[in-house]
Amino acid sequence: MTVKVRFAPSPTGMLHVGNARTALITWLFARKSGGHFLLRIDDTDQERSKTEYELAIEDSLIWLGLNWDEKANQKDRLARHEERIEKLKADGRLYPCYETPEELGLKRKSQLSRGKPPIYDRAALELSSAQIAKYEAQGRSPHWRFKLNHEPIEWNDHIRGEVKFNGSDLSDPVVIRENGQPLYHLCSVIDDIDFDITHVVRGEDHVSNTAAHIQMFEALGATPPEFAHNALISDAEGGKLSKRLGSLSIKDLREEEGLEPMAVVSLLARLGTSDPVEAFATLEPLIESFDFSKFSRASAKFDPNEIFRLNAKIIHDTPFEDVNVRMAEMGLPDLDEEFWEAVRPNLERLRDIKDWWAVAKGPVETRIEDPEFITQAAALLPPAPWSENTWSEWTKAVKENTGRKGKSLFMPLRQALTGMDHGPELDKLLLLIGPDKVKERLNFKEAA
RNA sequence: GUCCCGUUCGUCUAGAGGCCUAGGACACCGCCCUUUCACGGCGGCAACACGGGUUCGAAUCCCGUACGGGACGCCA
Repeated sequence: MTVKVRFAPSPTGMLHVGNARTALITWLFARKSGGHFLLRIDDTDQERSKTEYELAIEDSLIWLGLNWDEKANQKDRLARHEERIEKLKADGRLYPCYETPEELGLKRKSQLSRGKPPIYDRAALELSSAQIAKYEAQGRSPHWRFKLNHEPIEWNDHIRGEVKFNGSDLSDPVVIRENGQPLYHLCSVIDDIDFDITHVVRGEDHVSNTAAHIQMFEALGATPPEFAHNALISDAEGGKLSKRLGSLSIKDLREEEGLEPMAVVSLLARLGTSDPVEAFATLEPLIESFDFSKFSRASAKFDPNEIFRLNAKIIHDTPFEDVNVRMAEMGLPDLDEEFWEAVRPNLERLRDIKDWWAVAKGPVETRIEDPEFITQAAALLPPAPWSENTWSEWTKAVKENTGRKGKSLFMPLRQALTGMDHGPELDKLLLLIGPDKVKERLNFKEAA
């Protein structure tokens, strides 16, 4: 049996880290098992779904390196959904209800205050034909619920193990709105059947939905697929992620933070697993090591700082040819391999290279705390042309003439040359700055 | 409120009754290397939520408590 999975985002917002993690897990499973990955846009909610979000989600997935073998939009499948709905109505698994949203809200409130679970009381099943006729005469259209069998529902979850529910613990889900629009639960199940989905991978927030869905699969004459529900991730305080890190969309990590996709992927793929979180340059090793059994059932804390750490590691291992084009895009077309090699170890984010470019090429606010020493040092600068040995020749001469060594020798020179007290190795940086700028920064006046 | 799930070093976790004076990774600290940073090498700190029980023996099994998460939409 060929594995076929789907990632089914609703285009009502940007892809954020939680969704992206589910997408990644689904994708890794597909690739590991040689399966098929379907991107299914769950856009049945016509009011909230927007094409711009759909495009943004696709953009984010592509950026992360998660390609899909097939794409489908639920809104294009309305006719098919209606067709299956007719069958369920004919079978008596769907029943019409006439409560207004307000009435339902009141019912829930009352149940809650009596210490009872807010499960639909199935009052609509008791409606006489006279009452129904009366509602219809008032111009009310029904919404429809799926009638759950009150029996045990069990499945063996790839992450959670044996999961058991009782149909009576669940509310009959509304599957068709008053306006006739079919809702998520049924559409999702119908599509999973029609697209031959073998494994449904999704977040833990769908666990109780799955119980209802299993009965829908059966009601539609299909064998339910297998399920894997990944634990949600929480923020550093263990709180709800969406609230505190709601702004943490993949788009922001890319555009606002300037992070590398593999830094994000490296964290999301391993967080909450028994494999160590490491910086990976490609998805291959993550595919290779993927296994549902490595995922914990407990929710893991997501710390954005981890991504920055991974990002730095990834940058430090990135060869020039992989960033060459991006340098031009960043407005640094003249930046060459020599510069990249010298500065790379000091970068946390790629965009930081702009700062070092400015240090090497631009005007710099130098820091000279001991002008006398700097003047002495400047006078000892070796004549051009300079080589990679110039730095050590120069500092050796300065050391002999001034008696300074160690930090008191090097730090003032670094500060005078770069205005910073940390940075790339000075033997390389000296050459990148070049004799003219070096002299200028050291306030060196050529003897007439 | 009801149902479901979870709780092992700061973090992610290993652990399915004796192999655990609880292992690894990351972070942190120290030393070495490097005349900065980073990398690398070596070493160190550091945890079984709490209370009962079962057992010769419990991180592991049972019960309870606490805390956390999820679900309970004419959203997905």
